[in-house]
Amino acid sequence: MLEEALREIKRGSAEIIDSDRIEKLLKAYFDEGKRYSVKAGFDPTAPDLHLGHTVLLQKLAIFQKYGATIQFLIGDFTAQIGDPTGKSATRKTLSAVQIGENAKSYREQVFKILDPAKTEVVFNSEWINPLGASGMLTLTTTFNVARMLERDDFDKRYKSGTSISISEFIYPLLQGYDSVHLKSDIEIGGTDQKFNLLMGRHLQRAYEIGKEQSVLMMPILEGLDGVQKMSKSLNNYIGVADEPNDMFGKVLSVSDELMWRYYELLSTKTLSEIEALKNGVADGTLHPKKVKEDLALEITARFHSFEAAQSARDEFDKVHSNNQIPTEIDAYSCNGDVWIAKALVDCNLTPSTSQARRDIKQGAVKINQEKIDDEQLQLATGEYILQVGKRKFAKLKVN
RNA sequence: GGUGAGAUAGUCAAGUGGCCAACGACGGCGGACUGUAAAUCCGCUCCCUACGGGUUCAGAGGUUCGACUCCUCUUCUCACCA
Repeated sequence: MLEEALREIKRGSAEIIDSDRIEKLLKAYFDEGKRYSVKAGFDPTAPDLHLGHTVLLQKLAIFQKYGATIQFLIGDFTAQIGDPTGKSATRKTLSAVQIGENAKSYREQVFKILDPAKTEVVFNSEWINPLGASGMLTLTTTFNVARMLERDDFDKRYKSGTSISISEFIYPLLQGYDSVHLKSDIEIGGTDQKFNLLMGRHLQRAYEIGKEQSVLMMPILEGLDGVQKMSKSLNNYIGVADEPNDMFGKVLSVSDELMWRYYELLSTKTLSEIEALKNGVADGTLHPKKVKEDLALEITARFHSFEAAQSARDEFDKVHSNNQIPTEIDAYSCNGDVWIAKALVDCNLTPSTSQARRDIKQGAVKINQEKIDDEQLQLATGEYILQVGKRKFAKLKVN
């Protein structure tokens, strides 16, 4: 039982620091029913969760299964600084109202995966604000610039001549201080968070709270392009709130290589089951598309329902395999004869008439399934199905 | 605080008075081939009912028939020195 729990917890992880302690915590749970805490921090600027976030959430859910109380930390204070991890982006400061709304939307989405009874939602402004200037000063004396610059992000930016704000040095310190305040036993995060996660250990030692958290890092999930990490700003994400049809379609659009990555990090299938699928594809007994379809079904069903996932698959076959029109398309209407380029813009199929002309010239535009090549075409009264490329459809009624 | 360098389209990056709506690369979009996969090949990539017109090269002025290119100021960034 303990063995199995450990295996499940370690599955897919990229790196674990002080895994002996995790083992001890688990043992104490199994032997004496003693609970422990696992911390994970989230940024309230991005309440729209995508599958990248769920890698962590699913890991947290497994911890909950084995005696952990989750400290679900919403970094409302630290959001004012902006995590320097990865690219630097100017953050807009959020009002208390916005943060409240975002936190609410977090709850709705997160509890599709986590058990609310074993989760504490906390905000770090609660303890960071009372720190005051002197508390902050004490915090900064625990670390030095040279070590700060060892951090890969900072090092690269420093060497390449990109600016680093002093406040960004504060960010890891505050994240670490969260672990001091919460007395976390374990913290989990992405591998890109390594520096910040280790800061928790450093500060727990400096503040002598009598323990140092273990750290479990999960790999970063690649986005649909298979190269960059999944993120909303890169628009290569699958959102947990995406419609079933979108979700299914997006999973199916990933490359075969990336599919295995998604299986590893997102599927609840066991490692040996996944291995069997790989062998099947390798020796030709399984079609890779079928395997991908199963994954898409599993993921879609997780956030919607099994029925919704199945109808998404049927819809997909209908549109893409049989080249039919989707069941539901956005409908628009307008008056009088309309110039085709204008119509495409009005139906949000194209961002400008210039783009519309180009698309027509390139044979990307279809009206009622018929390819057109006349840029000057006027649409007379009637109903039309407009299509640009393979995926964009709209229904237009000309009065 | 001083000195020097720099800011070009989604990103990187050419252009140092007219040939510039601005080379190239990446990304993105479209087409062919497919399994809406990958790879490959081809085309497109500021806006406008368009063989023409309009707005762009950090911002504001100026010099010039003409400026992304020269000058002044402003904002921001980096390097070295303090």
